[in-house]
Amino acid sequence: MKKAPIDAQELLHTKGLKATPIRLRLIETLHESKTPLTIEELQKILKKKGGNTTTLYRALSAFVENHIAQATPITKGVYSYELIWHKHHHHHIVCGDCGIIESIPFCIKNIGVSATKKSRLFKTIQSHSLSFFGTCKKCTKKVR
Amino acid sequence: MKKAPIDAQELLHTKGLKATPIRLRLIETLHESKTPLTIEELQKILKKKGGNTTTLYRALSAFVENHIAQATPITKGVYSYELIWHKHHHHHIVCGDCGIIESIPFCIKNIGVSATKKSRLFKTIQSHSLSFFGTCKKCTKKVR
DNA sequence: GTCTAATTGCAAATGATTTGCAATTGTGAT
DNA sequence: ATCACAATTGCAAATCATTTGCAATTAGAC
Repeated sequence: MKKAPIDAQELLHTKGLKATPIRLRLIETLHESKTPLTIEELQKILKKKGGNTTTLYRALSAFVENHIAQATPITKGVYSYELIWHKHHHHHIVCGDCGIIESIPFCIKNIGVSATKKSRLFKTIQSHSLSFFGTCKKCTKKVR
Repeated sequence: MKKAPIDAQELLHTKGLKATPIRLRLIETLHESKTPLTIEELQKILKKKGGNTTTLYRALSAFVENHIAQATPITKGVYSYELIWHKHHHHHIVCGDCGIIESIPFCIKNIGVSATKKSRLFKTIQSHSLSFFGTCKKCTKKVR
């Protein structure tokens, strides 16, 4: 089941970016994905349609700079990308086996605020990132 | 103020690793540090004493494999290392300006458990990682 | 349609991390 | 204390993801 369509073109124009086919495709891919995607996964999806690695990297960093998408560090060398512009702040569960990433819809900002009160070095917090690591249902079923 | 000394030698032997000077120094450095350290910081500290980059990497991955230390992804391309074997589970606050990392001593495992109940893809969680990003007191004082 | 700056795609550069291998060292056995 | 051997080290070279330079292409404003 697809999500509601986005006007990716307008989104890009709002940010002063040109609406090129690659960027439109990328935004649609991220929007339609049920889970945040890693660069590797995006490569796989976009390569089929003639995507170029350099362009993917450049598009993603343009998105991050312009607050269209956000990159979350997941594990050593792996970051997940997802659209940010319409989202409710949330966190992730990552499967240690297949690497699939699911978003979880609550936020723990209040915990951060109380953490700073006890901190020796910090007084304010701007943001936070939380990931849980487990095994997804599909991988749980696999025979080892 | 230093923490209580560790028997780093015994720790290594327990794990079947040889107690070489570099590894002993590394464990002591990590143990005495008030904050988790990045590879870059460890390099700086160990270089003074003739540390080799390759060896540092190899020692750290031996530590991680043998559950002596853990690596936490902080931001794109940056991981913090800290001893795990004696620690109470905890989380981090990272300064976006100077990168210093402080540990915060509470845990949110219970939140993870309730998160899985609502998850579409996951049933169990093995671990989690949480970082807050802010500005440390020292950097707050700096004039921009 | 024309013009211009932004964007693309390739090849080459970079930079962190890893690997091969010969030399060295820690450790358990003697 | 010495020996023998596997583990570890350090260097140089290899690898891998990511970034950059630059000429060619393209989106968007006129």
